[in-house]
Amino acid sequence: MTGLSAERPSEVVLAARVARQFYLEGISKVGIADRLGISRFRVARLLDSARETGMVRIEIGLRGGSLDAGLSAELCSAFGLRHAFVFNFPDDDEPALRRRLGEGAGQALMDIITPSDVLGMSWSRTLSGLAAALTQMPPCPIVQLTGAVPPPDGRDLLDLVRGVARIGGGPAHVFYAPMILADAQTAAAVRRQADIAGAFALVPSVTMAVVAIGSWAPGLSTIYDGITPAERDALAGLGVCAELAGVFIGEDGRPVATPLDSRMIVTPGPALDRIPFVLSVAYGVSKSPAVFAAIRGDMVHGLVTHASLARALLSLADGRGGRR
Amino acid sequence: MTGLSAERPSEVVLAARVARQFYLEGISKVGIADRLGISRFRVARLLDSARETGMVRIEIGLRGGSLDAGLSAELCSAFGLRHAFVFNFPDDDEPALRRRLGEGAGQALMDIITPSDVLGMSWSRTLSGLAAALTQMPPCPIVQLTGAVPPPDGRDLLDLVRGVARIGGGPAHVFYAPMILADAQTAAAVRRQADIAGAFALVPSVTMAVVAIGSWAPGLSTIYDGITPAERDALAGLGVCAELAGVFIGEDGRPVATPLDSRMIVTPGPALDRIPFVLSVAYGVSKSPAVFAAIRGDMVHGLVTHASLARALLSLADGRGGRR
DNA sequence: GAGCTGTCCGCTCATTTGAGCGCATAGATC
DNA sequence: GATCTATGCGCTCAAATGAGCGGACAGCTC
Repeated sequence: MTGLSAERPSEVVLAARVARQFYLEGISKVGIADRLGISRFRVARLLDSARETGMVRIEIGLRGGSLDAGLSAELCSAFGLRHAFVFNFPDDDEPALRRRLGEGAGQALMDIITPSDVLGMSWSRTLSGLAAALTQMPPCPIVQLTGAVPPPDGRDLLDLVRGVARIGGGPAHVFYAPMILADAQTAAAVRRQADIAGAFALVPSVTMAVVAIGSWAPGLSTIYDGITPAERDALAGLGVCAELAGVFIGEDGRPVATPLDSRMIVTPGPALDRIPFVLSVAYGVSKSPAVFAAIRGDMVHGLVTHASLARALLSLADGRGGRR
Repeated sequence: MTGLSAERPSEVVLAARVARQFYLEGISKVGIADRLGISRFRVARLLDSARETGMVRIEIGLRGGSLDAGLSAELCSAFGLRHAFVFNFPDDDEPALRRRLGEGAGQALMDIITPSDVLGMSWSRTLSGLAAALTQMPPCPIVQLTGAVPPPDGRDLLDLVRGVARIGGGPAHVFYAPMILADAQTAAAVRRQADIAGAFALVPSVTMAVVAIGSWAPGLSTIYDGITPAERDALAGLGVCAELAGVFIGEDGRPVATPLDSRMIVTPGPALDRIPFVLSVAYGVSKSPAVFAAIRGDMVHGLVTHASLARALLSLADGRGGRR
């Protein structure tokens, strides 16, 4: 299309008049055509030109509050996520970022959960603050998805599960077991415990899970930081790239079986994969490959994060062929 | 309408997704509804909310070049003008502003004139540079509308009329007479001259005129500056507020008969009023009341000006009840 | 529980809109 | 001058859209 040239100032002005009336005053093209004495087709073509030449600028922007709706929407489109929540939190203060993201995840959870859901919970430092932000919840059953990891501040996974359940008034299915045991036999024995078996029996009915995404690198994963260097390297050698709810995944985002699995009390990868909606939480630009993998492998369907990680993900997707 | 609350982050993000797809990607509401699995009505309501809450910002902006299409369009709407051309020229250098506005008027004239038009011309310092900017014109007849005023640089109305006619190749109807004569008898005698009577006989067939708007104040009108203080005051006492092509108008924009009229060689006010399209040129914020009057009285149907006068006019219209 | 109120949702129908077509005019090429 | 191409314009028909309606449901009051 030829568009508006500087040679025809009256055409340019006419386009601006049409655009004002159409976009700003909300008049229909037929109405504009009648007022200006031109055909509705000309109105439509002028509007096209005005948009093409950049005379009309349309921006989908942030709104009050910390939620960046535009970035969130971009994430959804770029990765096919069902939900994304990108918050404008500064990166510099990590504990504060964790706390606020935990609250954000709580907001998101309250918003998207329905009374018919069965909620699975896992733990991370970010998620431990989630319950505090909840103000209303339907009385869904809450299922503990993994064994516990000793938290620095004493607020462990059982507290989280119970805290969430308390708000809604639904049943909490918790059990006492560590996430990693010394050997496979012990782990197998632990799994036979009634409360653990009971909780795990509920996993297939879980419709929504909340998980944190860890990256297989120092300081970016509770598990990585909690095992021996030899174990770390062994898993890295198997292609482990990230971890969520104790499930290891590779660069392609698919679960990777590891020697550690038999010693762990976690929802197995395939079972996690079958949960209809997994809401993930992650922060830090350095985790972008891990999050990218989890999304690519369809392990997670929702993401709560902050702006800089969101942008890092989008540039990864651009470079490596996201689904845009 | 309730709109999007911060309590429903997923709703906000959904609205942003819908807005992105609708405005940025150009997908139809039905298409968006299908993709997102919601009804097209919900899509429409989300878009309404997004616009209402300011999440979607639509701006009709300037484009390359000096023409401010947005302001031009606003002037058209606010005053019911058929054409407006607002240029982004700085106010500080008056001779440069005059020159550029003259060129702008030339651009505008080239753009809006048609081969079937008959063009009437009057003179002002701004208009004297108009012909230089013309690159193409239809061969319209050009009619001199008023007697001449001695210009500082020697480029008078006859030069202008002939210059414009030369570009298009149409006939130039000029005559030799000053704009103001010493007494009514002389003026009447002059009007009987064949060339003058001939030109004036063409006035009823003129379809488009180009005029400058002068304000009835020192330095803002060629005529004001060229008569005696007593005459100035007499006209001011009659309510003269502005002047265009030698026609005096009052605050209401209607022609005012004055004792000077009988001594002047100009197209009479009623005749000027009957010209279907009068393109006016004006600059300087101090002229805004004069321009406002001319527009209000329907004496002019188009305006070439610069941004600050345009803004002054708009604020006048706001304050005094424009036709917005 | 009955009744009330406000909100959200999707339907119908009339209007608006877009895609594609053919006509008319302007300018280029021979 | 004849022909050809490009461009702008408005038409038709099918699809998209908006206004307004009534039903479903949640929260309240009595």
